[in-house]
Amino acid sequence: MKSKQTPSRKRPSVAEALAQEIFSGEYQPGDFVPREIDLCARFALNRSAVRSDLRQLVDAGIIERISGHGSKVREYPEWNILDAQVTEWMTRYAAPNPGVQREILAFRLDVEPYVAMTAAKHATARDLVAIEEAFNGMGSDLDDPTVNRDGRLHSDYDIAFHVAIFKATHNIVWSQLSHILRPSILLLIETSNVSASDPAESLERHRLLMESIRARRPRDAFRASQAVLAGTASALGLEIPDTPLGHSAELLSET
Amino acid sequence: MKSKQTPSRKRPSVAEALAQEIFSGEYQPGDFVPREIDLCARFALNRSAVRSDLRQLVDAGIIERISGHGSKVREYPEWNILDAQVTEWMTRYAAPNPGVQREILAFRLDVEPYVAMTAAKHATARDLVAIEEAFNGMGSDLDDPTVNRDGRLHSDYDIAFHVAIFKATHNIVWSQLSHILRPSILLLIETSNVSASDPAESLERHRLLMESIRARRPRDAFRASQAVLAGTASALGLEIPDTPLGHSAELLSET
DNA sequence: CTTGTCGAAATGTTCGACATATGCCAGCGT
DNA sequence: ACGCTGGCATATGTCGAACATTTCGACAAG
Repeated sequence: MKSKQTPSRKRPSVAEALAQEIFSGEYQPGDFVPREIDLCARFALNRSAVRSDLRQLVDAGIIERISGHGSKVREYPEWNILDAQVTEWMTRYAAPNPGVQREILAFRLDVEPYVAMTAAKHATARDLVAIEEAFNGMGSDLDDPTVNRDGRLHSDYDIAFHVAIFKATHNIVWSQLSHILRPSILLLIETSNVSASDPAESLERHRLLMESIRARRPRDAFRASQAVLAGTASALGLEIPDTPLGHSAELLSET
Repeated sequence: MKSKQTPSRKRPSVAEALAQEIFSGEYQPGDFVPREIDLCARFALNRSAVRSDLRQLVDAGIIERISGHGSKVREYPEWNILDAQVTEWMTRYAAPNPGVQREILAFRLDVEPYVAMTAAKHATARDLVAIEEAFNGMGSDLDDPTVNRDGRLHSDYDIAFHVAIFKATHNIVWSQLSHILRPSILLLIETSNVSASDPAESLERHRLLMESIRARRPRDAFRASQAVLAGTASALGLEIPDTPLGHSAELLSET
């Protein structure tokens, strides 16, 4: 009885620990993670449990199992970055290579204005509630930039705001794609600390976006979303040059 | 020796069989699939192997395991339709409910013109080779609409054409999203048989799209892609009414 | 009618053993 | 000396049985 204090405790997650080590770069593409037996010893688990967790990493596209040889970390482009579990690990342990993060940001700059446009056409009252709650959470901690009164981080509300807009499209593809926003938004906040540099201005941009969706004005929502993205991107020092659709504002501005 | 002809045969995939039954509607959301023991008996496998395959369905978001109760089929919106394995099952066994297919099509109508636009800016020579090979495959079987000389289906070339354009964006998110095209394209072909109705016209639209990308004319590529989509959609009898960005052609036509 | 307890049923975990695939290298033949 | 072949070591894949934990329902006491 002395070995374990609470015997009915959740078992340690091998996938979680391995993911942290892989995402932090301890194991790089081409490397082999420890073999099953060693993982069993390290986490005091059985091979079945270890193999179950390794299966999760396989489904995420992170490792590749070679019978009789070992488990190899796959190349970054082969990771399923559309998998919700993978994006969650990216938010928690940062992306292993900055190139992936840049491409995700480029994707955001491409699509978010159009997502906002679609949301402005399809948003229901319930969607507006979710958007507004997230917005209020963003504005309620201007003094304390770290933790809100609810214990939620400012970045959580920021993410919730953008995710709510994706879900407001009422399209399953856009809704599930919203997972990919998390690592990108977190990176922007941690790197540039937008809210600390000029929180009021950023908040005002978000408010305009929210109001455009509420008023069902798709084109205004398009432009407002571009303004939000431009604000955060410029705070990062990015030029938005690599984003082919980023400057499609010229197409809209002529209407 | 009589029990198994080739002892090194691949074991039957429980995930594959269960996926077929679930996608065909034999098990619907809320239903419980057979318990592990029964699956072991049915496929002559061990619980470890069965549990490994069930884990795959869990990672795909298709089933939910309830300790001590059973494995329940989850609601359709909870399925990870961005997972490559899920989209493959959708192409093979058709989507369980038509709503999902419609929303995927709506997503395509939204983004494909912009993907073509981006591809026109970033495509390399190697990308053009892939696009052209797929195009040639599409045109080489106008007489026999079923199987090509290589044994590949017409739909395979059609899918390869659109996937190649997604990959030509050189963005990892767009590249991995290309998986979602497969069920949608296959549905369009099977339902309306576009190539049989007017193959030459459809092929000509694809050729224009390819040429626009080759010539690095993003706006032409945008319009050409819209034409391709409009052609296939109209052949289906769809009105493209539910696609908020579909008629953003008006934005481009004014430039 | 509510509540507490027991028990059946299914999933979760553990252990030990064997089967199979992969890579390396020594031994053999040419 | 070179190349092929065979076996050996290693690590993953599969198997079988047992025990632990969770869930739900039945039943009886309050």
